Amino acid sequence: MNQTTSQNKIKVLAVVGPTASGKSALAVELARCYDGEIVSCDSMQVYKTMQIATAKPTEEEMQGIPHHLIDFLEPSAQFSVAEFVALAAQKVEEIAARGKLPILCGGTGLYVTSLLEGIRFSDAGSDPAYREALEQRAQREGAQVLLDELAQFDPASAAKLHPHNLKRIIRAMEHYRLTGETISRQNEKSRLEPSAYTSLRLGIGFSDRQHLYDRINLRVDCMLEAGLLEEARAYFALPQVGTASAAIGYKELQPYFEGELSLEEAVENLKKETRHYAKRQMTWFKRDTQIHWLCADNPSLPPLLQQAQEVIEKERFLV
RNA sequence: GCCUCUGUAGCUCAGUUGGUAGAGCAGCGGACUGAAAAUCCGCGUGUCGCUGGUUCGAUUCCGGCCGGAGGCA
Repeated sequence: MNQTTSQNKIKVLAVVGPTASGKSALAVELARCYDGEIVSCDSMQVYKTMQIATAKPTEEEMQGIPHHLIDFLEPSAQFSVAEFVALAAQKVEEIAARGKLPILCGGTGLYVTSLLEGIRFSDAGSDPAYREALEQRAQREGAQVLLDELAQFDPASAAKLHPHNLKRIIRAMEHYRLTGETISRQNEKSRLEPSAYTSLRLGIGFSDRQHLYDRINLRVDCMLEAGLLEEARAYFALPQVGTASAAIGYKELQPYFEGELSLEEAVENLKKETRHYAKRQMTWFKRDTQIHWLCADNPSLPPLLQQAQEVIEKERFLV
């Protein structure tokens, strides 16, 4: 048995990596091998109806393995890391209580990391009206004015924020207004308690990034064949209000629907945005020194699974 | 065949009244704690088509050649 410190911790396997790297398929295979259930860590697959654009696994792809935190929210609903972590932590506990192995799978780095590191979010929530007001002020007076104001009560945060990064400036101000405490202080507090999990993190990587980009381009073409245009039209028929509107897949197609771009141009943009996204994901995961990197240059599943199994054995993760 | 325009970064192009060049996009690197598929920051050496000439010095001026576009026959 391990040391007393890790004795009560839940073992969690995590499969991370950029979009289109093959996380879902690997996670399902691992779940079959080790009697696991999958908890998705994806900020967009949470939404119902957005099937093709988010590359949500199909029934067939799930192969009977239970998947959690997929396909349960209306596209108009707001969502956030804090809500994700609360829900996911509960799922992980339930799965472990059932005697199964919880397997996290997803490309939303912030979600995965926050969950695994046990980040404690405050219960203050958000204040949309105040955000809106600050946004309008920024438009009139400039973001620098807001940053200067933030510096008066939270100089630590203000020093770290670029004047163009309005979103973060607003969040820092919002947090102070809601709680009377600076967000820098909250960020310190959020890390005081150790994680409840012992995790083994598997990252899917490529020796040559072009391999990944090729897969992304190909996958977008497949999405179009699978009916992405129809799905996008249906999405735009609804009012767009929530977090879902940030999803890559619909907004890039909009200029085509409005006659501003040819389909070909819009699709090129969609591929490009997806590649950019993948790059940001890699930047995020690269920083996590706990990740064991697997190589997916060979696109077939067995070699990837084998690498994963080797890591699991070598680390004696499940013994 | 002749005339005109054109050839500069991976792509689209700017520019240098002669002192070896810079934008956008792509690409690359980075940040990230309640919108994260979001948001934000940083990075520009390239035989200035090739080859002769003029010049202290040519990507810039002149000649020839090669490629591209258009026009006249």
